[in-house]
Amino acid sequence: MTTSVRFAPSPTGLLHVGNARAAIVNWLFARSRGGSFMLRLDDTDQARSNAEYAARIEEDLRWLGLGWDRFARQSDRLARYQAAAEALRAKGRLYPAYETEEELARQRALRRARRLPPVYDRSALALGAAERARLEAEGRRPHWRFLLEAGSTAWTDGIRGEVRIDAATVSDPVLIRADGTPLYTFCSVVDDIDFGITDVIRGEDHVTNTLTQIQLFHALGAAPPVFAHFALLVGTDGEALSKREAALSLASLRETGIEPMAVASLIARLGTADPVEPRQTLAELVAGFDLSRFGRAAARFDEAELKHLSARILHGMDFARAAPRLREIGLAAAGEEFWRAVRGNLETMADARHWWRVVAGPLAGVIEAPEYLAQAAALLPPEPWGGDVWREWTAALRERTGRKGRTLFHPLRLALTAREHGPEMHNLLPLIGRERAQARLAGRTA
RNA sequence: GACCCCAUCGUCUAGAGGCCUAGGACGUCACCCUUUCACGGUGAAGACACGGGUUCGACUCCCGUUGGGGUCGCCA
Repeated sequence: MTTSVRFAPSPTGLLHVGNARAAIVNWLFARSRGGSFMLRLDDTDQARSNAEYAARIEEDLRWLGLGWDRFARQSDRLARYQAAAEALRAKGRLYPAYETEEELARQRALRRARRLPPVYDRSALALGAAERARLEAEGRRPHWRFLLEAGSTAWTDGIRGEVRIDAATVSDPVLIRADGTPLYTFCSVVDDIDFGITDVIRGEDHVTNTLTQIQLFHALGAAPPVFAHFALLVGTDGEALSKREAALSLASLRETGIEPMAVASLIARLGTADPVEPRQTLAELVAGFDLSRFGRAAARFDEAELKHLSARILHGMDFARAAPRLREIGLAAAGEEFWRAVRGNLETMADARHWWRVVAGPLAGVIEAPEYLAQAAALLPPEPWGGDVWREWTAALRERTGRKGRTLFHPLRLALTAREHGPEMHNLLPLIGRERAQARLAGRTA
């Protein structure tokens, strides 16, 4: 059977690095097996889902370069869930319960106080027809619970190995709300069956869901897919990453100039036995991708590491890849020579703007030693310039002024680029040109 | 609180009883390159959480302690 996976975010917020990890891991898994990748919007929570977030999710996935082969939206499939619920009722696996949310909360608190696991006591199961009729006459509408089979459910997890969970430690899950709408746990299984999902790869926060979902697959007459649960990411201080969701949204990382391949390079490797290395393409990440390389302990996500990786990706980016990006930031005229000269000094792509002003103007240099710069301007070789113009020029200057090292170079760099640090002047000067250089050495904007 | 999972350099990890004076990657530091800076290159420092067992022998197995993560929703 062809490998088929899905990424199923709920459009209730922006994608953050945690979600992105699920997306990338699933995508890489599919590609590494020649399978297909599906985007499914889990929007059954009508109150919290909205179209704006749905659009942003698609935008973020495209930014990462993760295209999808198939797309579905749970809100379009309500009839399917209803039919599946009917099938479960017919099998006696779905039963009505009438407790209010307050009542349930009170029961949980009580059991906790008694040091018992806060599991639903199934009292609704004991209700007779007359009892139910009375409750409904009171105006109560039932929610519907899935009757779990007793005993333990086991599966071979693609990352965690043998996992076994006892149904006694879990409540019968609510599948249908009192307002008649279905819940994620249920829709997800119906979708996975209908779309022929072969592998479900998600965070370890879903492991207990897996018990009920495996039982659901069986109850609906389908074979469960292979499950794999990766450990969650934590912050540098070891705290849950979810507390920093806003700051670590893909949208905000993108805004701060993080390269999408930096996100992918880090998140696909963090917590695995493979080294985190700057990669230029997702294809490089696909090669050698293997779920068994993932560890079971929570890994720390460090934004500083991400920034560093992002810079290194820029440093190694070839011009073909950089050209469209340069166009995006308004540097359509920037050519390969320019790119090769400056890429090693970029932290973010936006930094290229400054270096473009250095070579194309207008730029006001920083004047440190006016007399020296006047001498320098006078000694600037006549055009046409060869590739060694910087060497020739500074050699002549050294001879004339007796300056050397920092005192020789630093004022020139400041006057020509307005920066303390930067690319090799040897490469930059020919791009700046004689006229512009002369003006800047004289303190004029050019 | 109950249950599940985890615990090796600062960070991500390799290690499935002797191969380990514990390997790699990132970061850090030093040196080299650059007649400046950055980029790049080379090298160095740096860890088995703690306490008990088991064993001829434990980073590796068992128990406990401590610490961390997860779950316990009419969220996903």
